[in-house]
Amino acid sequence: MGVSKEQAVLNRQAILDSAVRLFRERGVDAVGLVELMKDAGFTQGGFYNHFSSKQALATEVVGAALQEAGEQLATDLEQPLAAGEDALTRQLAYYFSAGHRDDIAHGCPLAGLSGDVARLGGEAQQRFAAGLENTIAAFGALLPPAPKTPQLGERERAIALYSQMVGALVLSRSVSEAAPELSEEILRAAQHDALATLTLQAGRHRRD
Amino acid sequence: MGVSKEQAVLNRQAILDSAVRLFRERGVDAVGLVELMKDAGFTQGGFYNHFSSKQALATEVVGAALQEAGEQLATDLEQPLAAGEDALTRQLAYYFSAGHRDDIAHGCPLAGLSGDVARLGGEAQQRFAAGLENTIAAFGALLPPAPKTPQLGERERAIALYSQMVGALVLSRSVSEAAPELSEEILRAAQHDALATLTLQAGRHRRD
DNA sequence: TGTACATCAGTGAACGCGCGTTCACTGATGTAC
DNA sequence: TGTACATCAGTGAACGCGCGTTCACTGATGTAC
Repeated sequence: MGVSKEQAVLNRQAILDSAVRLFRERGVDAVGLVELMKDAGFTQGGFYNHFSSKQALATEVVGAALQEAGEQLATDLEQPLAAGEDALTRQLAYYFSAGHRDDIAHGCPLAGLSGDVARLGGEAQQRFAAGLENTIAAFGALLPPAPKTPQLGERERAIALYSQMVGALVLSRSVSEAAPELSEEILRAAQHDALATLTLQAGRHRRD
Repeated sequence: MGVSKEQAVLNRQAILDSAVRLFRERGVDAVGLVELMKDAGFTQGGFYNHFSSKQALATEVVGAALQEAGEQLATDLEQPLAAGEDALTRQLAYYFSAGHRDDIAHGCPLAGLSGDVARLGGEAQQRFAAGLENTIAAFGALLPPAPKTPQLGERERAIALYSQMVGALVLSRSVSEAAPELSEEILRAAQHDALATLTLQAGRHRRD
């Protein structure tokens, strides 16, 4: 069963990738190491050749998920815009889509991991906070000017907008099975309101 | 160990009360029945005299927590307002307070239970959705007119506002230990932005 | 009203189970000569 | 380059543990006569 050093590195990454997906989708507690290792293509015992404990893996998962999401956002922003489209509007359309709501495993890790992070240790919280800072900065740079609300800083507006996004996604997911219409309505209302607020803050006339 | 029928009803309620507090605070999975029953003042075996399973209890907990929160809100709204204070502003001040953030056990159950509800069964989700509907309606009734955003209905604005509140609370809690300053900043930014948006939608001049 | 018996909430030990973790073992990889 | 040996990722059984749940038992409550 010997394996080259390069392969071992790849195998470690495969375990981490599986964990990023499964932990985000179902929560750290709901995924056992047997299932995790099987998902990655191994048996359970090998886990400890790569990670010192499940908690240590969870901490790495938080960091990896947020870094991945940050890179994804950066890539998205490099995509050319259609005529009349702006980058922030496109981001909001994706974030508030039913597809994003239903694909927890690949969706916003701030929403997917927030529950576990509050219970994980300080290290995971620190990585989560660092990722949140990056996200706030990235969204702040996308915000249009807001001459009508000079009392709000760009960072403040970015935090408020992102809070609204995360809250709508979390609530929408909480009722997606039992109340699909309400679930959709939450996404549409938050998106509609966010766009209206941006327009209002900019002092432009609404375009809808 | 015989117990009167009235006492048995009280004991059942004591178990439910403990569960409402503990499940909201730490999550359903993180609280075992031994701990739960001990918290309520009993030993583990008696649990099944009152509930058919832990899952059935969790479903009841969701309903009880949301009903309790709805009653709390109604009581709050009956309190007399100070001069210049309005009911919505006071609700926001409480919701975005550090005290509310740190008291998960007695705080907003929509924020505290959202993670578990997504994984619990359809019954729990239905009760959660019903409580969310009530909350949306209650907040909608508190909203001031918004002549500047006629494209947004009252219900839509209430959903968007509540999403922002829940999101800010969830994110604030996620980093409260590792990044207390960021945690505070999230609450302040969301509150500040929410008040500014209400003012802007109303077409009034800002008063700060 | 008093007595005998059924009821059932509460006790606490026990059950099976899946969890995170450990361990002896395997065998290809990597290294020393 | 070839040979002998050390390394260590991967295997899969096993460990102790706490979980949700079951069970025989207790004894005050509630009921029938």
